[in-house]
Formats: sequence, C-alpha cells, structure tokens
Amino acid sequence: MYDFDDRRIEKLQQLRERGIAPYPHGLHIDHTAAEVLARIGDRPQEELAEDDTVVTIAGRLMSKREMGKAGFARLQDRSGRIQVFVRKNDIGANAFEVWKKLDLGDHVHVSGRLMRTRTGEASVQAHTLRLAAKCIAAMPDKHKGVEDREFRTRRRYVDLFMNEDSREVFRRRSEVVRLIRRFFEDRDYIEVETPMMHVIPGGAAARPFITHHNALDIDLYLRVAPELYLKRLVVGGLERVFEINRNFRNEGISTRHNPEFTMLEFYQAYATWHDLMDLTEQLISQLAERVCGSTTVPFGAHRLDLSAPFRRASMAELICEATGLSATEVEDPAALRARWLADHPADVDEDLPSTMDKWFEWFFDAYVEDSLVQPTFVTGFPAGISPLSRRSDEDPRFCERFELIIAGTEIANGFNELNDPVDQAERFAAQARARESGDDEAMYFDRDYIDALTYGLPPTAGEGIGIDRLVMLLTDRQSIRDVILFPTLRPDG
RNA sequence: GGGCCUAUAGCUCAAUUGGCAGAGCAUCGGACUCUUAAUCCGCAGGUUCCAGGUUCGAUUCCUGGUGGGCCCA
Repeated sequence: MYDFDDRRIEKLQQLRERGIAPYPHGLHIDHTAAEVLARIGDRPQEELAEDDTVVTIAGRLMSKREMGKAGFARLQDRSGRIQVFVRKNDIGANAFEVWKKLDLGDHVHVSGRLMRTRTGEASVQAHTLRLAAKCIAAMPDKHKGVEDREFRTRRRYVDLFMNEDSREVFRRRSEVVRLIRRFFEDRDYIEVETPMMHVIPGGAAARPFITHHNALDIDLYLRVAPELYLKRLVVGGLERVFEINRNFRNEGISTRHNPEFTMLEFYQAYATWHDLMDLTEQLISQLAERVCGSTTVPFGAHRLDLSAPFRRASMAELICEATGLSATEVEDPAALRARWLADHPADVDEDLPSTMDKWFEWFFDAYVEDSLVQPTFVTGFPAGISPLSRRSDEDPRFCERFELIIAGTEIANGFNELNDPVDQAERFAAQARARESGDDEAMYFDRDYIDALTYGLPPTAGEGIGIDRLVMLLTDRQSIRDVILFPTLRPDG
C-alpha cells in the first residue's frame, strides 16, 4: 500500500508510548514569526527582559542546535523564520524530552517571551513547547536545499518550504491576479465564468482534449478558449466582461506551453482594438510597478522596459525589417516562397503555404517573433489567419487585430470582434473546409454562436492575455513550469 | 517528432585508463545551559534509473528502454 520508513514509524510509536501525540489538534497561535520580529524591533535585551509579553507561534523546524540542557531552533511559518531559545529550566523536563526528540521538518508550537541573544539575534525564549505535527520524511539538505528540477516540480510542497524564491514566485502570481481583478472591476467590468466543457470547441486554433459525459452519452471538449461564450454575454447586454480561468490545449509541452494554462479574456462593447492596446499598456506597466516595484524588470539576459507606450508595428513592416524584403515583395506569395526556399532549401518538397496570409504566419514565426524583446504590438494580421476578427475597412485583406510580443513570446492577442453574422458564417465555413482537408487545428462551424450574432453583437473589442507567461516576465522565470504550481508531468514510474 | 545533456545514499555531490562505491548535510547513539552551515566522539546508510551486451572484472564502454533538462521543428 505504502512503504513507510520503518524507523520513522517506530519513532511515532515511541512518542505515543510517552504520551506525546504526534498529530494533536486544537493548537492556536497569536503571532507570526514576522510579527514577533516586529514587536522586538531594535529594542535591547535589557528592555526586553522587563517586557512580560508572551507570544505563541508555530512553524516548521528548519534547524536545531542542541547544547546539553539548552538549544536553539529555527521555526519557519508563512511570514518567515524566527529563532527559539530552549532551556530545560524554562520548559520543564517533560517538554525537554519532546525537544530532544524533534526532527527537522517537524511542526512545533511554542509560547514564550521576547528576548535577544548575546550575539543580538531577536528570539523567543520558550516556556512551553509542543510537537504540532510530526514529519516522518527525510528532509533535503538544510544548506543546499533541493536543486533537482524534477523533484521540485513533482513535490512542489517541498520546493515551497525549502525555497524562499519559489514561494516568492507564487506570491507574485497571486498578486498579479488580484491586481488584474481590481483593474477590471475599477473599469466597470464584471467577472464571469463560462463553460469549461464545450460541445463544440472554439475560440482558438488548437487541438482540444476530449472527454465523455455518461448520462448524456456525448463527447465533450475541454475548452481551448472562452471567447465565443464571452461574446454571447456581450450580445446579452453585459457589455464589459472578463474571465480568468483555465484553457486546455492538446499540444506539446515546452518551456512556454503547459496543456492547461490560465488565460485572462476580456470584452468591452463600444471599445476599439486601439483602446485595448492603450488599456493593455496601462495594465502591464501598473502590474510591473506594483509587483516588481519598477517598470523596468530583469528577464534572463535582458532588461524589459514595460513602461507605456509600447512600440506598434505591422507584420508586413516587421517582416520587411527582418528580411530586407520590399513592401511589394512581402505581399507577393511567389516572392515569399522564393525567399523561404533560398533560406530553407531542405523545404523544397514540403507542403508550403500558397497564400500571403499563411506566409505571413510562417515568416513572422521564423524571422520576427524571437527578435522582439521589448514590448511590441504587432498589427496588420491577415484576415485568413484571424477567423474571429473584424476586417479592416481600409484594406479588407487585413484585420483590426494585434498581438503583444514581449521577450520573443506572445503575451496578448486582441482585436475588434467580427460581429457580422454573415461574414462570420463564411469564415467558419472556410475553417471547416480547412479542417476537412486535414488541418486539425482549424475551427468547427458553430451554429449556436452564429445564432447569437444574428441578435446583434454591438461593436466590441476583446483580448486574451496569458497569465502564466505574464507571470514569467514579472518573476524572471524562463520556464512556464516554474510559475505553475503543479504543471503537467509524465506519471512517475 | 529530431538533436544534445542527464540519472550514484533521504538531500547536495565525488569516484583517475574499466580495478574493493566515497564525502558533507540529514538520520541513529553519546557529550555539552547563548548557538549562527554550532562543536566533539561513535554507528549506520547503496537494485550506481531499468533490461540486455562486451569484459577476468562495468558507476565507467556498447545497444535498447524509462524519467527529467535544454535546443530545434
């Protein structure tokens, strides 16, 4: 069933025989470690000796030094660490037996007075000490901690109590999400929750996970995006909605991809994609300021300047810039193909794009995306690769759409929503044809969504922001697995 | 999917050309009533990821597999 360490189990038994409960309940505390340190402040020992304040704290035993009938412990709680000074005379013979049996990793409950040691360290002088919960696992090296990436990811709880910087990542992540909620609530948005299980997966070009509902006897798809439901809500008059929730995409795993990831999506009626770019700049620069304390943040070898405004440039411009192609060549599929084959001779027999739309995607991914380190709004997306986006009135080959690239990675994607039901039906039909000819990332024809559009979606702009990737930027982590508490891993043999 | 790297004690890491598998921390026993990676004495701890192969002999070399990391698509 489970292979416990025999010696540790025996230890539990010995404790019980001495009348010491290894897993008691009903213990309370009145201070955190940080609160005790604040109470002590810089007061000298002489002053503390006259203060008869008693504090009760608890934490995980991270180090223990024994000196005969006295000793020092370092307890860690959610606020930090604090030293506890233990003397047999102070806590009594019985509690001192408990003290001697304590192992690193045990949860310990202590009451005592404030003190400062001879070397000046603020401490708690214990007068009562109890075992709060026994640790029967072997702790990692107390100095070196756990380095092994796999161990840290699989046993995230160990990573968290051993590594302060790991705790910091997830504190920041929580703060990011909290600030985002406040940001949108302040702008009169409401937070909503839409289905995670879809009858027809839609809203993004991605392969879905399939599951089955027994009572209805139908297959359901885990959502790849909430987009189509959020726009139904705008049709319903909610006008400003946002959702922060999980999306699921059945794709490879990499330092930038986890099969389930967290997305912010928001939609605002009577806003334009330009409004959303302004809003996004504000949001990201505010987050950097409040979470990192500065709009300039370190990221790997780079320093990212997240202060508004961000650069804005069209795909065509950026491709020309990166490849040296002219403004006419970049719109010519034959010229694009020739250039591609010149750079990628091995692709001569490959199934290469035939349209400018697809070529833009290929060229952008190959020549441009990685080089965009500082925040850049990329505009001028071809309509063919943007099936939910409104066409530009000036040039209907393109859409009113942008992507925000930072550190070579897509962080956000927004556009004026296509609200013409006839155009949307045609785009769905084109996607469905692509799907039939083998593109399993192409979208399905969603009749129910067209129904919604026939009632009239007001002019609306919407956007999605990848929370995990944003947190990577704000915590200087190079792998998405470092900002997701429990990322997807192969089961451990 | 392809390439490279990697797996040794609970943790962090060694092991010479292929020659008895080791250290620090943790654990276990002992000493010590102000320590700061406390100190001192002693004990114990191994399917060297798995399965094969080469060899008198494999942690080391070869083949395959599994987990993980990085890069590419």
